This record gives sequence, C-alpha cells and structure tokens, in this order.
Amino acid sequence: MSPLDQLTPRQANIFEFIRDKIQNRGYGPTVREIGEEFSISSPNGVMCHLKALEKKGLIHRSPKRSRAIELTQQVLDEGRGLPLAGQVAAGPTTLAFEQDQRVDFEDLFSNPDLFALEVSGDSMINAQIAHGDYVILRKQDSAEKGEIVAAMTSEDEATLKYWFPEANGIRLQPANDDMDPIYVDNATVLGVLVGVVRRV
Amino acid sequence: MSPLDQLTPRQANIFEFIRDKIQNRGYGPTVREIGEEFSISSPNGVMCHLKALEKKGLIHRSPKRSRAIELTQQVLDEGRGLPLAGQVAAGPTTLAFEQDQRVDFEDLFSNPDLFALEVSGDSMINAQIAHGDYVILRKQDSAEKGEIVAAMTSEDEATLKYWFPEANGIRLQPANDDMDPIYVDNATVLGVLVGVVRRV
DNA sequence: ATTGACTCTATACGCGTGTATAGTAGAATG
DNA sequence: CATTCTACTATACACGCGTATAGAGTCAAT
Repeated sequence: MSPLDQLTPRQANIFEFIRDKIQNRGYGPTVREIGEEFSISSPNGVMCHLKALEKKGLIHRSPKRSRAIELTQQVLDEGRGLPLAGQVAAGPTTLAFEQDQRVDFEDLFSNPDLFALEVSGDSMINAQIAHGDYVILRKQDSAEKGEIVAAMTSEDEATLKYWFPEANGIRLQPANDDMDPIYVDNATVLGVLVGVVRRV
Repeated sequence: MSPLDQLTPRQANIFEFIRDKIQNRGYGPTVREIGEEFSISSPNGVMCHLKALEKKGLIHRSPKRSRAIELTQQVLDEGRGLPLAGQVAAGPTTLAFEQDQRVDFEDLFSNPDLFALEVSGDSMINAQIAHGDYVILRKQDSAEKGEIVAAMTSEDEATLKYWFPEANGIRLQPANDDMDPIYVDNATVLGVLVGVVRRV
C-alpha cells in the first residue's frame, strides 16, 4: 500500500507541496511558508499537519532546525523505476498483466566503476547486441573464460567479444556465424558486460 | 571543464560538505553549521566562501532565507549518466577510447507514460530481444505498421510482436524464423517499444 | 453521548540564522 | 610596491522560524 493512501486530502496536498519544494526547488519550506500556501494563518495549524505526516511515516523532522524536513526512504523509493506490467510472451502467445510492481534500473547506472560503450557493428548479434546499442561494463582487468568483455588489443583497438584465454594467447570470439574468431598474443580487459541498453 | 576545477581546495571541501548535506541528509546546512564543521568561528568567514561559490556558479542562494542553498543545474547534471568511453567494434576490430563524455538514460525511465515488461520466450530474437530482457514501452493504443508493440489479443493474452494491420484483422509477426505469424481478428495495442534493457 | 481525529485561530517566547561592519594576515599578481 | 584574492576573528542587529499554550468547530466512531 502506498503511504499516500492513509492521508487525508488536505494532508496529501500539503505533503505534495513539501515534496515539490524539496525536490524541485532544492530546499524545504518553513512552517509559515506552508501556512501561506494553504491560507493557514497560524503556525500551529501547520504544525498539526507536520506532526500527522511524521506520525504516518512520510517525513522526518529534526527539532528546532529551520526547514529541516526530510522525506523518508519509503517516499523516496516510491517513484523510482518503471511500473512493471508483467510478462509478455515471446513464445507463441501467453501471459497476463499484473500491477503495482516496479523495476528499478538504478543499480545498472549508479555504480561508480561502471562505464558505457556504444556498439558499432554486429559481430555480437547472436548475443542480442546490435549496432547502436549501449553496453554497460564493469571496469576490471581480468575476466572469466566465456564472459563478454570489452578488450583492448596490442594495436590500441577496442573490441567487444567473448573472452577465451588459450595456450598461445587470447581468442576473441564474436557471436556471429559469418565471422571468425580473432587470435591475439595479448589483450587487456577493459571491462566485463553487465548490461545492455537500447533506445529504439 | 568541470566547475569544480576553479575552486580552491578549501572551497571544494566546503562545497562537498554542502552537497552531501543537501543530497544525503535532505536539507542544506546553515552558515554556522558550515562554520562548525570547518572550525570557522565567525559566520562571516563562511559568508565569504558562500559568496565565492555563488560567484563561481556552483550554488544559488535566496537572500534572508535559512538553509536556502540550491545546487545549480550545472552541478546537478554533473554526475548523471555513465561515462561514455567511446565506441567498440563489433565489426572485425576497430576504434578507440575517448573521455569525459556521458550517456544519460534518464529519459528512458523518467517519462510517466512509460512502463516495462519482462520478456518471456524468444519470438523476438531476431530483433535482438531475448528471454529475460526488459522492454520499455510507451503507453498508447495505436501503432504504425511494422512497429514493435505489446498487444493484447481478445483472449486476454499479452504478446510482444511486430504490428501489421491487414484487411481481415491483425498480423502479429514474430522475429524468429522458426515461428509463424499470428493472425487475429482483433487486438489492442498496449504500448510501443522505445527501449530494451538487459541485465546480464 | 462522548471521545477522538482533523483542522484551524490567536498570540507569544526565544533561540536560530542571515547579514552587516570593522579589522587582520598571508599569498598571489601586476 | 600597491593591489586584489583568500581566509579568516569578533561583535552586533534584527528578523526568521520552530515551538508552546489556549482555545474552537466539525465529523466519524464507540
């Protein structure tokens, strides 16, 4: 259940005002600013609402400090991600619609040792990585056999391939039946694939 | 050039303190809080720094208001997205590394009429959409011929296919040579594909 | 019928807080 | 050598702002 549901309409309006100020202006309102917005002439009228919002777990306040309204984690998490409507068939035809669940891709983008590369060409097409896609990689200098990596060959060229260390060097294996593997004496791993993003 | 570069070390420390309070605590510090953190006993000592930060375009202040420090858009945009290291070959082998550019996927996720579906099966495999991928769709009830859509058939089943309206109904075309198109009298579009996200 | 909740007015206290003024000292710049 | 930044101390003013107390009216639930 959304924590907004337990609010009265008045409280919901006031809460949205506070959220707007914090998120869009950058700092919260004072007790009297809220009062002015909603034509509440007494600071105590507002105090009651703030106490209600805090009791219901939407905000947290630090006593005696001006503008010290924090949105609780519960609220902060609310709008994150995308509504996950369910699964869709890519088998013959199946499955239904759910509701209220969310997927959050923040972890794909928030980690500081991740980076992105734009894919050029279609040597990884059988791994469902197409020209123009962005691949998200974790920075690291080694990889397990068979992982998809961005690797730098000795000629200062970067490439995205399956990583296969072999006796006499490295085999960089494309995922494309029309292409042959590349054998190099030496190559350094730039990063390991953790995600793919495509904008169509 | 990052706006941080023009700061003195002292200013950079103070700026990071302010940014931390705003982003992690939820509300900014007062002049005296900053002074206490950095052992500056006079409010005016802090005022100088704030004026410098404002002059250099990192913060904006509203006069006479407590804790009214806003981070400028310039600063807010800084950490967004992922560092874009360049392109990688998926042709034979090519291309190099750049630096300092960023890709931001926020627009793929921030629009309120977007939703996600988890893909089940591999009927869209030739469109590089695999089992387990998440597809991002824009909510709409019609589509152009040939677009990839999530569609609901009359049997309350959802499916992801190419959308081909024909004389006698709708052809839902998979992207898989082993599968045949589905012909239905009627189907409603749930949304049109705008992106694909894969976590590996 | 009464107890809460919700919502509000009115007023006052007093510390919190931004701001202003005056002055000092070192480092960098020209 | 004069000047401009940076980086402060010290002190004071005055309003901003959270908080407290004393009410009151409405409405749903017990």
